[in-house]
Amino acid sequence: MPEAPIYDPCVTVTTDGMHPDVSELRLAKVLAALGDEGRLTTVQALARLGESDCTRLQADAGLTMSRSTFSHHQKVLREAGILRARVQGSRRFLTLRRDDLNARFPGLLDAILASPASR
Amino acid sequence: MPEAPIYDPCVTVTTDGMHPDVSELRLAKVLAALGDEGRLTTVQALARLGESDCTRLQADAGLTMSRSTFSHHQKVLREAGILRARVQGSRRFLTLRRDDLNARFPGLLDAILASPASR
DNA sequence: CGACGTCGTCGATGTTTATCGAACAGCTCT
DNA sequence: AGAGCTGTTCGATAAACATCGACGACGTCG
Repeated sequence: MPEAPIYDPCVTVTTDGMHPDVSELRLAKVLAALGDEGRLTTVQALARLGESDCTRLQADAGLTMSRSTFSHHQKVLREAGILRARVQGSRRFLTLRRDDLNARFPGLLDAILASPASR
Repeated sequence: MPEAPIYDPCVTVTTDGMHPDVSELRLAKVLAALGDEGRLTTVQALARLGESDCTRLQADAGLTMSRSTFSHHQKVLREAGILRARVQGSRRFLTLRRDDLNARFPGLLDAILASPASR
């Protein structure tokens, strides 16, 4: 019995080992990632802020969960291809992948951001 | 200690006890409902068919799951406010709630339906 | 009436997810 | 060096979810 593979399938094909390529974005996965109240408000807050590190984003989105939980959600959004992380020093700066999402799913992001704030 | 309430909160406020009112549609819930490969293709198939009973819809969407599972998914979509069920005789006819979704989340449905068939 | 077709519900099972705290690693600043 | 901040990962737990087969309700067709 061979050892279980180490690499995450989501990552194998991908260029940088973290963010899926535009061509790899799957609609169901994007929608599932956004289908959570916390992650949705996170994305809406990020759209306002433009770019932000995790701590500020979490505060700005008004999320009271623990940091580890937020880290988990951030990962889900990243793996779905919704946001991009750029590490600088000890901080991780997040941005919405607006262009990529628009290229692959035209109008989707606008519709979601324009929607009444999560309510 | 009082007994737990019997009624599903999703249903209590609602007019007909099955379909949420337009004003009750929650974006996160809609997205979560669509964030499943099977349900997404179901909705896309339903958009093509216009109206369909469950059996035909399931076949047309190419879903091989059991009927009880499909029934479950259909319920999720219904409770999220994405489709409407009209019972006639022994059959249940399903339609997309296009107008309601457009009214509440303009552009969302179009973006989703226009997207490359689930891939 | 009786067979069949269409569906929802129930109970069980296995998987995925959300959540937390603890521990850890890397930067920054003094 | 040492304290503090930023953020991830791990292990545990509980809740939610997808899935199935069996059953029952109801309509329809012969």
